[in-house]
Amino acid sequence: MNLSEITNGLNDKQCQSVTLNNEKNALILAGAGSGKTKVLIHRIAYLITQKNIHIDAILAVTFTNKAATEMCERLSMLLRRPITNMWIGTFHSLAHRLLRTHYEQAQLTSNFQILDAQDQFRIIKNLMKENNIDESKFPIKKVQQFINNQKNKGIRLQDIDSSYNYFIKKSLKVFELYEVHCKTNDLIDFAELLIRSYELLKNNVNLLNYYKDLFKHILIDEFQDTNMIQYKWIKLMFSGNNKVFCVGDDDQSIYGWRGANIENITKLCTDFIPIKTIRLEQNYRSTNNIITASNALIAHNTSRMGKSLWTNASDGELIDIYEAQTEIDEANYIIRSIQKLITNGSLPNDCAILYRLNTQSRIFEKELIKYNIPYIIYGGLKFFERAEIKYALSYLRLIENSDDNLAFERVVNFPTRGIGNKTVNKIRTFAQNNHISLFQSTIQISSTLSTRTANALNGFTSLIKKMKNDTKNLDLSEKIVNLLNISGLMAHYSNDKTSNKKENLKELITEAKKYKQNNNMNEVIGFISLASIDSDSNTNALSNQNVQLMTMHSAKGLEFPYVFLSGMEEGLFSSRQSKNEPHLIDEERRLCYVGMTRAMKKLSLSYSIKRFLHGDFLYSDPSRFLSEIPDEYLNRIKVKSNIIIKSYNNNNIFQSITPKSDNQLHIGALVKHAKFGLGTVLNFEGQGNSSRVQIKFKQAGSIKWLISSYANLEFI
DNA sequence: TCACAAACCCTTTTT
DNA sequence: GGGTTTGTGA
Repeated sequence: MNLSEITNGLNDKQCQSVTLNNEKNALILAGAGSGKTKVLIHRIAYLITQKNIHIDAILAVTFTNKAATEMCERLSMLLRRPITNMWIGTFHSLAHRLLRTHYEQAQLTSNFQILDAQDQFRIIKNLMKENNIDESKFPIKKVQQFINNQKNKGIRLQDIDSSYNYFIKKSLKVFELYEVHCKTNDLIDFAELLIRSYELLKNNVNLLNYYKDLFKHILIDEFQDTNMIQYKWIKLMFSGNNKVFCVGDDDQSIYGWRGANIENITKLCTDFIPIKTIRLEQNYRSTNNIITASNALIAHNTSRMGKSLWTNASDGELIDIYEAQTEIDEANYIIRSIQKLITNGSLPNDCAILYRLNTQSRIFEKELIKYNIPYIIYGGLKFFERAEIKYALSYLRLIENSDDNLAFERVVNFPTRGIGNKTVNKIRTFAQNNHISLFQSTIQISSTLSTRTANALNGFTSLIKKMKNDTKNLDLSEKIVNLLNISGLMAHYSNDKTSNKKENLKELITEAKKYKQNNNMNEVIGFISLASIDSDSNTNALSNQNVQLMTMHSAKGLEFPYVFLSGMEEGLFSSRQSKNEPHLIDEERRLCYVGMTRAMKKLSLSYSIKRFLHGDFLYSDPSRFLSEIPDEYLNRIKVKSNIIIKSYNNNNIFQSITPKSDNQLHIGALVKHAKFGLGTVLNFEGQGNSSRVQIKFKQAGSIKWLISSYANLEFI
């Protein structure tokens, strides 16, 4: 393959990044929509085909598992050959791979389990209960966060100074209990994956040297969202003989709350000398209005690395700002706008509704159903986090390893089989006292209990044994089919016509069929681990026909022709908890920037004066971010109502919407508007209720797009 | 022990 | 508003 095939279609800066020589490390500051994924993929292809780097010598880190899969697919298209077993994935999944491969040196057994956030929460909760730590004084979430924060900084329990305040002291106590629990049960939480694999390498020089030598090139996407332990991990892997290639955008750092450390970008420039910084600033995604408005917004942040997007695209339409009376009104406005777009030939999946909180999706869902528009909601409860899936996987885990206590607790009485809390408590105590698993404890204890209870317990243990036996020689998906039937899970859910739990279980079978292990990992263990780490496999075959609903966080990296940013209110976006914290407000602003720059053709913002949220009515001011976007890019829309609404900013001119009037539309027509005065029609599009008119008003020379059916225009 | 109801709690974003 | 815990009767 020759060079031109790889550099073809790249702009100067992209090309420069892709073909950077081997002398230097690289930091690619890539703005939104500047083609950074393309650069990464072409860079890998360049290294392989032009520099004879073996694919195994490349370590590529992505932000999500989905991104890794996509990159693999695109790379294999570019190289015209299948890519298998490449070292590509999230930090977590790469760390996982290392730990599975070298589990002994990491002081683990071969079937260690990964705890997701839910499991971790339950364990902490139980430990606190057992040790009489009052959860009203020490909220479990806070304690959980404390533990994860430490690990994400690479700090171990023994490194923490215990002479702190009361909360920290108590948290340390829980931390200690938790660590012991995880160790004895062979459990690894998300943060532990990172810190443990870091220590694995750090403490095994031979191993470290092997990987340092193996990975000639380390490429990292979304570098602005790396946390401290991840940074240490990269630094450890860096030998000076290999090279790092980091792509990121400090303006899109939105995971600070999860330990992401935006300073890592600046640290990179001093720790990885010599390093070449290249800025990708040409945007290929959005209209000029969207870009300049977004630039204006993000300019309000201090301490940026400095970067300014530009585009060759035309101005495009103005950015709509809709002022809603209530959240229902807001949803209704957005859904009607989408319906108009669809009637005018757009596809539902061209439209995305973005929001700050997952809970906001409910109201949109309601309206979409009302208007019979297909939609898909991303996020919220992930597929593998659903209760029915967790039950099924717990049975699978018990078949694989009967001593899995978490799995045991989840399904011992589900579907209900007469083993209540009292009995389980006895099992727990006996297990603790004798240092055995809950499953073993059950077997030993049953004869000492009443016949009824003993029967129930024996029923359960023999059920698991039977499953184990029956499924011994079956492959993964057949195992799952089998356990769903024997356990009674399928039967339990088949009576439930109101939910799609049964469909979800069937979907699990499909997922299992699709699953191929990509290294020498045990199939069942691999699948279970995948279920913990790769939570976003809720992709739906029909998703390209659906309006897309998701949080702004999960929209990162995506693009849509029509984007609706909803709930632009102080206290919601920016969020209440970031108030008075300048660095948190900055992160909210970056989130807003991310949201805005998702839009290709048209961006619509909206806020509501009154909103029902968390069971209460909220009256909020419009988001501060709205006033940070210069008025010249905005088209303010508000419903004309009998209620007089105070304008929050005297400079704002509101476009009024009133019910439909006659129209005699043609280009050049002279019109009169109640607020803007006389103007000429420059252009119009759409028909009937959905048509929009572009008018040049004499007053102030402004040009505006108005919805003709609402604009109350007088034709002269 | 179970099933249902009432009371009670929280309330950001996710690998 | 909804998930979870607690209380009640069967």
